[in-house]
Amino acid sequence: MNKKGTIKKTASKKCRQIIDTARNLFWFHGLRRVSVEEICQTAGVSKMTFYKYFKNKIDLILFILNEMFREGVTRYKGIMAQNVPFAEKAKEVIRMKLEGTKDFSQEMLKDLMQGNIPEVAELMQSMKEKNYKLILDDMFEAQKKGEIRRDINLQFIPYFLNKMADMAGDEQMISMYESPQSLTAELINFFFYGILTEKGEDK
Amino acid sequence: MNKKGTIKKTASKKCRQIIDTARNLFWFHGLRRVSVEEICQTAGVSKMTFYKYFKNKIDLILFILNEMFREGVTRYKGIMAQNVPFAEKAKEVIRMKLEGTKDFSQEMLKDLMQGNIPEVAELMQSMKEKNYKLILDDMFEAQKKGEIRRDINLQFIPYFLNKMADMAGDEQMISMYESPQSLTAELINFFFYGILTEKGEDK
DNA sequence: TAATATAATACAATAAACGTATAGTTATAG
DNA sequence: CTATAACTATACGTTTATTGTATTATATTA
Repeated sequence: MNKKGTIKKTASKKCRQIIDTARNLFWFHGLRRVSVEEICQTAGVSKMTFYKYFKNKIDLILFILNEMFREGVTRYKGIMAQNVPFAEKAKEVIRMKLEGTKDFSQEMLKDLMQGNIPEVAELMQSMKEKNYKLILDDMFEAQKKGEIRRDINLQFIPYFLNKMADMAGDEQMISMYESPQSLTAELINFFFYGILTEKGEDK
Repeated sequence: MNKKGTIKKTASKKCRQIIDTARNLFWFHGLRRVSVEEICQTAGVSKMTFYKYFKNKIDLILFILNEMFREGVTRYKGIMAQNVPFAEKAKEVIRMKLEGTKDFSQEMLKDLMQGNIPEVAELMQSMKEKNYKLILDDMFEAQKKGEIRRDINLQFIPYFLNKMADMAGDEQMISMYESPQSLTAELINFFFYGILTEKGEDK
């Protein structure tokens, strides 16, 4: 342990195993249905090792979520740093957001959203806000450069991105399309061109 | 309750709700991860009502499995009673078997097979045997009529059908094909024609 | 109305999961 | 080699979840 009472969690092999195993189990079964013991057994790790690295299950969950969030931000920045037209970058970002949600099982989403675990709900909230600001800044730049309509309220964009992610995960919505990919495409096109044909480029 | 200490379980609406809800939950999360309380809550039914109709969770599971088995037999007999060429009926039966397995979640299969719950393991065993005999009889008839090679050991057929069902659920196998359907088709063709081109009809 | 089905709640009994203590076993760096 | 850290195994007390029942009350229905 260091001065702050935490441990460098990525240092050990076993710790990585715990994290990866848990990520998998949570992914498929959500948070509630997976116990610490199950994680340990599946990871082939003693319970003591678990509690060496994590205070408890929630601590582990928060760590995993933070990690995923960091990955997301990295990917986002990677895309935005590319030297390609704004519209292309934006498309990639949207695709990332939409398909990122699809990754989780329905169960995971439930456990994540329904404020059943306050710590998790808080973290999710703060992640959303940070994400929101990150995107807002980039949109501000893009608008200055004339890449986005002047008359649109910028705050609408990160807000709508989140809504889109919800839609991409909504069973009812998915069932209206022949594949999740075609729904993704629909949402992207809608985001850029609205519903009017004149503005559209493809088709 | 009747003389034997059981109840006609299909009589009541609520009971149906319990059964259907449980079937859904088990389907997605397997047996272990689903509790009686969760079933009741999801079904909108009081716990007392549950215990009126079922001794416990296992009792419910067994009932559901029996029901599914009965459905399977009915479907099987329905197919075999059709007045079409043997090969066609056989294809349909195989398709039914293969796609029936795919219905379950991986979790459900695990709980079903791994003899974690002895009663369930027993039931599964006895179902397999009954199924086995059922098919064997039909194959015997078919062989008498000259619809199946004389020199094949009939016992091999129901045995191999079960193996095929396993294969159709095997992740490794599935990943080798572009879709589960194409794997199904492959297995069916293999079953009828082996690997030699001369015997094959299509392609 | 009498009988039946169901709900709501509280409750004791049981089981599962949690988190810690202890002791012993690899690994590994000095 | 040895001291230290990483880890395992297991047992254990505690807490929480689940089970199954008892009781009382309320709709439904024959």
